[in-house]
Order: sequence, then structure tokens, then C-alpha cells
Amino acid sequence: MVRAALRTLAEDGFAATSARAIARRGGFAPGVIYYHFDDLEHLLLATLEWTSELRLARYRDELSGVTSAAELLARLRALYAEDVADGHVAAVQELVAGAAGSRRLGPAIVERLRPWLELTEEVARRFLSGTPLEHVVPAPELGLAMVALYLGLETLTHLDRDRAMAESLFAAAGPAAVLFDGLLGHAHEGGAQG
Amino acid sequence: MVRAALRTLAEDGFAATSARAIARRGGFAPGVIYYHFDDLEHLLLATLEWTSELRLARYRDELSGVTSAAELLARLRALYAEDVADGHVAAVQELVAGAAGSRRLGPAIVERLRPWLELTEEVARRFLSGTPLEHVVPAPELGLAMVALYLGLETLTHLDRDRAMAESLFAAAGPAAVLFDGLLGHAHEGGAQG
Amino acid sequence: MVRAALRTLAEDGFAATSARAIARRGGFAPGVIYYHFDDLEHLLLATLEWTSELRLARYRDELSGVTSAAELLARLRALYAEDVADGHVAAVQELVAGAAGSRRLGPAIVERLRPWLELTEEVARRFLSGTPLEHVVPAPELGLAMVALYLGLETLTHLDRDRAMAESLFAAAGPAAVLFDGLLGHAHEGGAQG
Amino acid sequence: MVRAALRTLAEDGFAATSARAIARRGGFAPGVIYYHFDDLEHLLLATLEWTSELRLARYRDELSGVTSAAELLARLRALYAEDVADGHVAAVQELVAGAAGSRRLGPAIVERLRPWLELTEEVARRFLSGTPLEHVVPAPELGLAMVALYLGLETLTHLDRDRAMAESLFAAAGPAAVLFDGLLGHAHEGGAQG
DNA sequence: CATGAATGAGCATTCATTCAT
DNA sequence: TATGAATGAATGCTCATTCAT
Repeated sequence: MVRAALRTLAEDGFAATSARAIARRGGFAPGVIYYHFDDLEHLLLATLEWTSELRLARYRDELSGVTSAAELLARLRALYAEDVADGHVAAVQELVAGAAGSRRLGPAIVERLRPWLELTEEVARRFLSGTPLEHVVPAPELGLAMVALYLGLETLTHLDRDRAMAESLFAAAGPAAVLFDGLLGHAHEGGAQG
Repeated sequence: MVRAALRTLAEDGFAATSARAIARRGGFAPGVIYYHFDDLEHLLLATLEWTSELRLARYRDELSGVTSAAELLARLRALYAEDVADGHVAAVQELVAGAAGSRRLGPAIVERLRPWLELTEEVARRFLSGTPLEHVVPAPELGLAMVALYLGLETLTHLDRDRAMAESLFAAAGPAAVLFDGLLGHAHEGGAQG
Repeated sequence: MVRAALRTLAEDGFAATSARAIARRGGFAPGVIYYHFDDLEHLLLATLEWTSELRLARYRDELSGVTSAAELLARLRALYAEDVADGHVAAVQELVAGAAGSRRLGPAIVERLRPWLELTEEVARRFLSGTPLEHVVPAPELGLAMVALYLGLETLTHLDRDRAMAESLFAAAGPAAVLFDGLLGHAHEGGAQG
Repeated sequence: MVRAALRTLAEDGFAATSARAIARRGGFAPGVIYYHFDDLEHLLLATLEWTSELRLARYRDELSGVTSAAELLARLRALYAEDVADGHVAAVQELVAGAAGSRRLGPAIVERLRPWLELTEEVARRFLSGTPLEHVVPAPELGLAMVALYLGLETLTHLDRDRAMAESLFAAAGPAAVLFDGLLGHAHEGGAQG
């Protein structure tokens, strides 16, 4: 059921994700939704929770041992490719964007997004600690910026259905990552060793 | 008419921006919309165009002579405060987010967003040229990242109706801007002079 | 439109008086209802108001000059026959009964019923004044009892779709009316003369 | 099960008395209803029958030995207070009102109401016999009027959720009962003795 | 140019009812 | 006996859009 909701969000967009549309895709009657969930909103939130936890675990796994920025970038690129492939992030973007105007849904979604803010903050901290930037760039804000950048990029990508943007950004970030590793990278590697 | 649409978008959200809602706010009959526009979508696009051009001109004015990153940051902060105050950006966010799932509206909106990509790219280029980063960080991608960051941040802000996020980001960026000016700032100032 | 609602109430009953059913009977689209009324409830109230005022005027006319109980009974019998004939009272009964469980509709309906309470009270007072019963039977309560009796009788009548009950009551009341006129009738006739 | 149905009728109203609502209140699955009853309507009828018989027995007990109108009134007042207290009559009113528009439920309910008509008729006869009114006011019609008055009064009471109406009616009837006993009361007392 | 009424499809949701377990 | 999941039709209501005036 959440799977049907996810596919509908990803393929038809938030506005078209009606109870009927989900039911049609899932091959069940619209009424079933209300047997298992109070609300369409609750189903949507359950869907977000489900996909979010799945992907978050995957991100945590992949990112846990990474020490160089170049490596980080490579992993993120691969993870993002996964997101695109199975439509999870497309659904998340639709849901996030579509719910932005809803009094009730909005805060509930932010709640489900919080673990991502924590993850990005943690990674940011890992890469900043021990470098001269440590006291110049605060990790929480950098984490927030990464999440915002991710969402915004997805919004633009969905707007004109052109997946090239993210790819060009990953490509452009390559040299910067190498530079970062060259100038500052030893620092937190050392920290990991010590 | 576009003004009524703008206010409705900003205050009621995309989903509530129906032909009737706009007409009610503007004090005219819903039918009038279809006399002047083919479509509700066309009115929405016209609205985006209108507010976008207004704000773009203002941004260009304010940003044209800026040379230091600290100054740039201060100006952006003030411009953003204006955006918030008159609701223009709230409307843009609603429109962008709400249209993300629409086949027809999406690309048309991206089209209207393109001048902003040009502006951010141009500013990025100005600040990178003459610095060691010039050949490490490509201006188009940096510009894209700035727009995406802006949109994503607005999305998050709308989600939980907490304006503090942008402010904390501006605050956090302060020291980094000072650092940038200290290390690299002379370069493009010199470039402007030479 | 109120006419279509009235006919639907009278012929199909309150539970079957849906927006669609009214629209079908009236030959218009269900949406029209919501163009002219906020709510289905508002249409129903407007319907009650319309038919109530119409009938009330008629009742007032017919009852104004009546002095003998026998005459009163005869007029009521004729008026009731009219009510039955054009379905107005059938609709009222359905609405009153059906709305008894609704938080919002209930009080609004009582409000529209109040003029009937005033009329019955006034008639009761007219017939009691000057008789020994004047200080034994209070007019407001007698009026209330008459309205309640009327509604309750209609409820029973609608339950088994047998119009005979009211008729048998009218018939049974005949001799009592004659007796009343014989024993007490002179009193308020005298009152009218004096 | 009938108890759950009764409470649901009394507390939530006829319209809200769905199979699910009853099941929820009774702590069983909706499906059980259809194991024991053909229909929701059959459960409702069984509920009416159950509560009706319970109350009818009580009314018969209390009213059997009553000889004076004042006493009758006092007993009815107490019985009515019981009805209100345990919600039985509230449920009956909801059911009667709610079913008024139903082809199948209506006549079946009238059938269950018939014993009440018999009871009121019998009491009416008892109080009329031996008095001059005996041949002026027919007992069956008076009994019918009493039941109708009762139902109509309950309808009005439910409409604006004001229990005061019945009370004011009981109060108003007091002097009339005393008068009745004074003028005519000896008659059927004598009849009972003889 | 503008209006106000209308349309018909779509929405979220609830219902009585069924049925495999 | 009883359950819990499912169905399909119905509900009130809103929408973009049209069109006679």
C-alpha cells in the first residue's frame, strides 16, 4: 500500500496522488486506505517514513567510513543514482513540495526530515573537524544547507524533467573535493587515526 | 489580476489558488480570468513572470556594484527580507513547489527561472574570477547551486512555517564571507580595477 | 431549487435527500447547489423557510376570524388537507425528524418553527380567554402541545404511510369541539363582542 | 449487542449509528452483526423491541393501580425521568425519527409501537369511563394523541437539546389534572370500587 | 469587456455488506 | 462463532472551465 502510494507520488506527482489514483495503481479499492489509515495524509506520512528510513539506513551505511571528500562525493553520487532508480527520492520531493502549503502535513514532514538533517550535520562535522574551517563554518548550518540544496535541486529537476542538473553538479564538485582533500583532508584523517 | 493571484498564492498556498479564490480576492468574476488568459496556468505563469522581473531588477541593482563577499551577504540578506515582507518569494515558492508535478507548468516555470540562474552565475563568476578557485569551481554550477539552495530553503521554511532557518544560514555564512574576503577578495577587486 | 428540495424531502425522505437526488429531481447539476448555497444544510433550511412562510400565511389567514371550536376544527382539517396535497408538510416532517440528530441543523430548524409556536399559542389564548380554563391551562404550553402533537402525528403517519390517523383524530375531536362551544364558547365570543 | 446499538442511537444519533459505530461501542467486529442479524435494520428493530418491552412493562406496573389524574401525572413524570436517565427514549426517538423515511423500517417500527398505543388507549379508557366525556372523547384516538404528543415533544426536545419543554408541559398539566379529579374523578374511582 | 450561472468530472471519505480465515 | 480485511457505491463538496447575456 505504501508502495503504491510511493509509485503514484513518484510517477504522477503530489497533486495527482489521490486516494483513487493510489488504489488504482495498487489494485485495491479506495476504501481500503481508510481501513488502514485515518487519512490520506496518514498514508502519505507512512509512505515518507517508510522510504525515508530505508534510504537513511543505506546512506548511513555507505557514508560511515568515508574519510576523503572525493570518496564522499563518489558515494553520494552512487546513492543518488539509487534514489533516482527506485523513485524514492522523486516521491519524497513531490511530497515535500506538495505538502509545503498544508497546515497539518508540513510540520509532520519536517519531523520525518529531521534524521536527514542530523546525518548531514554529522557528516559535515566529521569533515570540518580538525580543519581551519572548523570554527568558520558551523556544522548544523552546513548540514541544513546540504539538505536544502538537495531538495531545491530535486525541485528544479522535477520541474523540467531533466536529470542532468544533479549530474553536472556532481561533476563540478569533483575538483573542489580533490582540492579540499589536498589542502585540508589530512586533518580529519589524522583525527580518525589519533 | 496578477496581483490578486500573487496574494492568493502567498497567503493561501498553491493548492488553494483556484480561479474562484483569485477572483474573490481581486474582486472580479472568475470568468474574467478566461477572458484575459487561456488558462489558469497562464495566469499563474504571468504572475510568476511579473513578480520575478520586478524582483530580478531589484536584485540586479543591489548586486551590481558589490565587490566584497561580506557586502554581498549583507545585500542578499536585505533583499531576502524584502522578499519575505512583500510575499513575492512566498508566492514563487508555492508556485514552484506546486507545479513540480505538472507536465505543462513545470518547464514553463523553469523557463521563467532561467534569468535567476544567469544572475547567480554572473555574480558567481565575478567573485571567482581572478581567484585560485576560478578553475576549480565552475560558475554555472555554483549559480545553479545557489538557486537550488534558495528554493530548497524556502521549501523547508514553508513546511514548518519557521522563518529562522534562512536567518541562521545568513548568520553562519558571515565568518566564511569574511574569510573569503581576507584570503581571496583582493583578486577580483584587483580584476575590477585592472 | 427549493422546490426540488421540497419534493425530494416529501417523496424520498430526509435520508435520501442528497445533493445529487435534489439535483436529479430539479434537472440541474449538483454543483449548482453549492453555487447558490454554502451548504446542503443551508438549502434545506431555505426550503423549510420558504414552505413554512407560505403555509404560515395561509394558516393565519384562515384562522384569524374563527370563533367557534367547531369552526376552528373544520378549518384546520381543510388546511391540513392542503398541506398533505402539496407535500409541504410531508417535507417539513422529514426535515424535522431527520435533523433531530444534527448539532447544527437542529437549533436552526427550531428557530424556523418558532412562528408556528406563536401562532398556536395565540389561537390557544383566543379560545381560552374568558373561559374557566383560562387560569387552568396556560396558552404557551397548549400551543407547544399542539405543535408537538402535529409533528408526532406526522411522524407516525410517515412511518406506516397511512394517512388515516390524522383523519380519525379530526373526526374524534368533532364532538369535543361541539361540547366546548356549548359549554364555554360564548365566553370568548362575548370577549370579541365587548 | 442491542445494548451497544441502543447506546449508539441515544448518544450519537440515528445517522451516526452505523454498523461500525455500534461494533466499536460494543467492542466487537462489525461482521458479527451480520452473523446474528440479517441486516443492520434487523438489529435496530431488535433493539427497539428490547428497550420497548422493558419500558412498557415498567409503565404498565406503575400505571396499573392509578386512579386520580394527579397521581397519573406524577407517575408519568417519574417514568419519563427514568426514560431520560437511561437513554431508552432518546434512542427510540432517534430510531423513530430516522426511520420515518425508510420504506421497510417504518411499518416495522409502527408495529413495535402498537403496544404503546394499546397501553395509552387502555389508560384513556379507564379515565374516561363513567364520566360525561366517555361518549365524547373516544379512547383509541386519545391514546393515539398521547403517543403522538410524546413523540413530537421528543422530536422538538432533540432538535434544540432543551429538556425543559417536557417539564414545562408536565407542570402546566398539573392544575388541569386537579380540576379533572375534582369534577370527574369520582366516576371511575367508583367504577373501580364497584 | 465582464458577469453570474451552470456543468460535469473529480475529490476525500464513509457506508452496509461480504467473506476467507 | 467471530474476525479483520476488503468492496463498491454513495456521500458532500470543489474545481477548471464555458457561455448566454
